[in-house]
Amino acid sequence: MQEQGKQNVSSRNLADFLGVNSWQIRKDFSYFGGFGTPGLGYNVEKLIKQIKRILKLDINRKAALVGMGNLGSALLAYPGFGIYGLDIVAAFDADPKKIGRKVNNVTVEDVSKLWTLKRRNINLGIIAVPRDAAQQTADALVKVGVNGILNFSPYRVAAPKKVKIITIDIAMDLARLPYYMPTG
Amino acid sequence: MQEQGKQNVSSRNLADFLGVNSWQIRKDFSYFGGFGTPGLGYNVEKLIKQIKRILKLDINRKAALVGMGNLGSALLAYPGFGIYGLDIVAAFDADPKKIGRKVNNVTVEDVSKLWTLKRRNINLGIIAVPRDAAQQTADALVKVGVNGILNFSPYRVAAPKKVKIITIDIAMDLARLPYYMPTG
DNA sequence: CTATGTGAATTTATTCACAGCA
DNA sequence: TGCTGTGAATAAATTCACATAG
Repeated sequence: MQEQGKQNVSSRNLADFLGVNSWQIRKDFSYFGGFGTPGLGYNVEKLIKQIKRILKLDINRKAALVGMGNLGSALLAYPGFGIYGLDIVAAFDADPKKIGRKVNNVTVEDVSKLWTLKRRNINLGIIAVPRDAAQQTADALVKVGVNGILNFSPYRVAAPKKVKIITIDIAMDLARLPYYMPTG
Repeated sequence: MQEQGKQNVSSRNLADFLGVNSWQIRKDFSYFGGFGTPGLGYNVEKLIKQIKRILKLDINRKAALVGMGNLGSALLAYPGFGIYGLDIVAAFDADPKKIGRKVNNVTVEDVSKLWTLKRRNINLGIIAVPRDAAQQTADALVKVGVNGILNFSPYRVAAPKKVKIITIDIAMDLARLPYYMPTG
């Protein structure tokens, strides 16, 4: 809506867009303090700021990607991390053939250089390595002090409780579809 | 647990593994009929069958992938769709250089051949094309009769209500992490 | 007249506690 | 003794209805 130059948006607008009721929108927002204007709705720019604050996306974060296979390459080229305050600023791989390649202004480094993350102030890690290398990659990321790991490997990696892990199992996402489909 | 040869599993076991309480497990299962044995727990094989039935993953489904860029290639090579009864049996791209390539026993076809899906009984579509081509790909998939679309492009594609769409925004997944991280 | 914000009512989900089966 | 399944109790989320602000 901001891209479309809209100044204000009502709870009804948002509700229709998301497929929920308008009072759900208003009630949810109200838990974080009223940031709307009766008769007008919500100021789009202000609303975006508030939601970013609530979701803690108002400070920029640097992320390191490990694994430059197809998935890793796709992630590095993926547009749209920026609007969430996220920036993939480093990429690593174990394959010498891939090291030195430059994608999206990021040069692929040898995975043995992972220790440099600490001094580079990078505290988000993305795992895009094969299943067998997932746990050791997680261990290495934890060792250099990341606080959060996004795991794309189909393996449930373990880490200390202080490190938040989110695992994306692409197969499981696809598996959600049959539930809504006719039996045919 | 099946891989580990375990015969039975208790609600407590499952709860610990998932980080929830044992009574949540039991209550949830109970809504679909009791399939445990007091004193023993749940038979692993039977439990898997029941969950597959509940989630409608007990019939095999064929999926077609559109877009053989990095993400598409990663998806086609991704292991583990099988356990959910899903099989990517066709892949399409618009780039002549990619057509004819064979990955994971699937030969990449020209996207103009998408119309063949109907007679091939494929009713799941996966969109892994650039943002600008997402909607037209969705339209084409709907036209050939798919009932479900998994959309990996960072664009909210529209389709008739009878077609279920699940959009995976990888940036949004990564954006979930900062919430759990210290402000530092 | 339009649209927010919120108490109150309602519905839904979670937690507890324990009877009963293997 | 170990563990399920489930009514009852508790807690939480959703929905309603409307006073109130622009």
